[in-house]
Amino acid sequence: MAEKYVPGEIEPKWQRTWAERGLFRAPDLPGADKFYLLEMFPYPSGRLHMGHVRNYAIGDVAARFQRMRGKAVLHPMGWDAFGLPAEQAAMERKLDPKQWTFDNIAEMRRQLKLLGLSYDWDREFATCVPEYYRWEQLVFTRMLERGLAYRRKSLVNWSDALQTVLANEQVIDGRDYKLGEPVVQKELEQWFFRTTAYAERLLAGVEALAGAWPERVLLEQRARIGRSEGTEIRFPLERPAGDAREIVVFTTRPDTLFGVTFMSLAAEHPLAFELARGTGREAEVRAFVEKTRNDLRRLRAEELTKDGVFTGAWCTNPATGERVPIYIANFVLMDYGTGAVMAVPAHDQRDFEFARKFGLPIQVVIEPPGGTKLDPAAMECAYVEEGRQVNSGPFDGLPNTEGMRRITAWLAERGQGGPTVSWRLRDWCVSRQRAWGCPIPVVQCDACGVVPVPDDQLPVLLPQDLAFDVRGGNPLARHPTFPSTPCPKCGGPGRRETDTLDTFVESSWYFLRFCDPTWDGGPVRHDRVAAWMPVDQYIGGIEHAVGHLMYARFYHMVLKDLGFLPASVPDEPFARLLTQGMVCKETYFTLDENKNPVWHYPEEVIDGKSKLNGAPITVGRVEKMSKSKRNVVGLEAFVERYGADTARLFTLFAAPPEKDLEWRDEGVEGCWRFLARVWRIANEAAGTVRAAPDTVPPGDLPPRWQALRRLVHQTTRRVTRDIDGRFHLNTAVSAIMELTNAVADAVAATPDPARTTCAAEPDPGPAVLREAILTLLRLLSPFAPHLCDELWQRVGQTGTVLEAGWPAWDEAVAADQVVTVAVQVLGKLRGQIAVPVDAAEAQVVERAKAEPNVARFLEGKKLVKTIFVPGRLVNFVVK
RNA sequence: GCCGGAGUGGCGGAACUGGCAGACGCGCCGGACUCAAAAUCCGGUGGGCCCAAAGCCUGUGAGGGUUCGACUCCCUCCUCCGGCACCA
Repeated sequence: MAEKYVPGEIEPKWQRTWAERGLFRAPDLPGADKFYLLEMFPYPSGRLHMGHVRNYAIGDVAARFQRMRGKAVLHPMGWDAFGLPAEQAAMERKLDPKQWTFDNIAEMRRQLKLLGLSYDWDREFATCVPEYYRWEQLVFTRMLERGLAYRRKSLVNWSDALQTVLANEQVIDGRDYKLGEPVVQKELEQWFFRTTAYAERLLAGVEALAGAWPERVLLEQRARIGRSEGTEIRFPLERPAGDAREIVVFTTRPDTLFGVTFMSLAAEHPLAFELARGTGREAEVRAFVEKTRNDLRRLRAEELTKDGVFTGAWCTNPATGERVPIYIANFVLMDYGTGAVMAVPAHDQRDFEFARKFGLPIQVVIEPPGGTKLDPAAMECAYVEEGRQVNSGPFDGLPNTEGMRRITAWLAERGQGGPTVSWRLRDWCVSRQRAWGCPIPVVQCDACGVVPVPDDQLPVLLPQDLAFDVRGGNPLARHPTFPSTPCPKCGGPGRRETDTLDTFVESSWYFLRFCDPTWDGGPVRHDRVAAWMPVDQYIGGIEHAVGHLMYARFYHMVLKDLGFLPASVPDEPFARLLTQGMVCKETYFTLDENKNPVWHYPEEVIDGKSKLNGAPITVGRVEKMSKSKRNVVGLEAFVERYGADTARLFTLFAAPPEKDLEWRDEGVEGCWRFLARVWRIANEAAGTVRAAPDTVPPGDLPPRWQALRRLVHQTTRRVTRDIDGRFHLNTAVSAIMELTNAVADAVAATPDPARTTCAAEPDPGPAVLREAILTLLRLLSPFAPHLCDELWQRVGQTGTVLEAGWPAWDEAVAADQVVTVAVQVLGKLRGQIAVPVDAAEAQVVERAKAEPNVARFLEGKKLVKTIFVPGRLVNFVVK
């Protein structure tokens, strides 16, 4: 009896061996056969969860696979180490954020190493070290010079509880993502990156990535960029407001220009107060603007009814010359288009509602097809469909689609507007009022204004002695010495910027830094980056579909334009993207007196009752693993019990990578059993494999062995194709399981050579079995590398499976000789026949007709047509 | 509201480009081994008709269509999931 499969014994041993032999070290300068595989690097929270395991297991299969195929693979790991949790820990538990972060990194690294992932650990770095963030500061100053970074007052999501500005995605229902405290709109001086300047290029990139990135991500990015073709129209003001003599609007419906009955401006529109001046309506306008600005963002979209106020000012419709009253309206957004909208109540639902509320006229200019007349007084909603122009002067009678073009051209001719493109994309606000981040390298000087910190004074180091004990505010701003510094230009007193950069900036270029993480001649080393970029395969969570993936694409383009990257690097940093699904698990709960769920760990459920309070347990939904839902599976306990190979295999087998995965203990058991089975089979066959010749004898094999050999080659082909590019890892595992089943049968039927007395004639069996088992170990090794290396050694091979390389298949061996052809009559299956793969059509049809059950259905019928699909089926169409 | 995606056995999921639906795994049922259990091994397993077998019928969310043939293509509808959401 062979010894038991004990992963706890073999896994550490092989991890040590791999490390000693430096198997995962990437070359500095690879050739053309390079493969850069990257998983999104983690925030060092201190705990590795199953979502990480899944992400990295998927990546590791690809990395090992490519390596075995002879590619030079770069597979690095690092830490997205700046961010709020460190600061939170500092405040709540009086810890040093740096210490806290590095302790977490040490812990997570230790856990990661339990999994046997093929990282080049020599390239590891954390983004919170000055050797990294100093380059971000340098780049910032260059962006400032080019106008790609700028400062302006802006309305931001301000969390009083967190004392910082939040990104829109960090605000959920008007509350912050972290504590759930209210978020308010506040006007602050903020730093921005000019992403809008790259809108066109970012969109072009999205189109170019079709097929290489998940369609869903591209869709979301396209929506975020929001390119919209329309018309710009200038409405002259009756009386100038300050310097302004006109109001410019953007519209996608220029065809409705003759139906404009009022004008709507956003509350934040710069002319809002100016227009009201001297009209006697100042107070009313001011009150409305204040109220609207202070409304929560959430309320603006969902719960607000149309509201507004007349400014007292008028402009002129450039098409009709009619007077148009100017309103401030709560539904007009300042950061889209021009912040001013020409209102056509007859043909826009929002304008319609507004007009009804304020008793403004409704002028129909598009009539529905079929000659029905629209009566403004009787309309219940705006008519937004296509139709014919009416009341539109020279354009009457035209289809409105034609009207759009003609009116736009007409305006352009008269200098009153013209075609334009509007974008939804906004500039990226990169300011954070936090201390644990990359300091923004500028100094404010009363005399010189905003002055970038000169290169020779970089980096601006984060002070080591930040005081986090006082809740609220930015510790950097409160630091005794940090904020005060001489102006680099005039030497006079200056104030150092105390905002830090959004942590999305660090994650926007870390993949470049991995190409040479210790380079001190600039952010990246040109020749290394030229050799490794782009990332051939990027893998991470769908939650970064727009945020990180948009920022990184933008920043990469900026670095290229600023000359920090060689020109040969393509615009797009990530050639292929895989977004993996979440790891979920069943939940259990009871209800408390307020009918709120009380979540239970599985071990707190006994016979359907709660161990805590005896109440009956409800089996809840399958939800993303989270501590709060108590449906997490601890990594370390798991590895201790089943080993890393089972953890890896299960996360890869239970679902396709891009779909959500439901964690089931029975499924885990199944994977464990499979690996234990491979262990037994290989151990049992070890003697045979060691003794067998290393090539299969030429010539015909007995059918049983030929079948096994064919399956070996077919499986190699299947697994290769499943992994390569397609990432059908679950079906790759299925194929390996099938091969294992066949090998198990063969092993059972093969006597141990040690106990066999000299055979009468040479038996090809051992050689075929040897090929089968060695191939099986090679195919399985990216999924369960420890087990395979151990068995590789036990069956008499030297070195590691990784070094042995990926198996090739022989198409001739893989080719089926005999195929089963389905025989149908009128599309219904009536029989199956086995025929040689190259059998002629006539022959196959003959055999098919002769099949008794088929003949039964053909009898007495007239054969109308015979469909023949070689190697697949014959279908008789009868009457 | 708009834009996507997905609905296949008891469960997770397979099925190339329109060609034998349900691979592989889990679960379940039966058997072997065992004093017994665990582990392991062997067999069965969409539903129905039939004593049984052979065979037949039926079956991929619902309804229709195209086709010799549809999980796959087209139309209508239902459900679930995701994204955007006053974008002028």
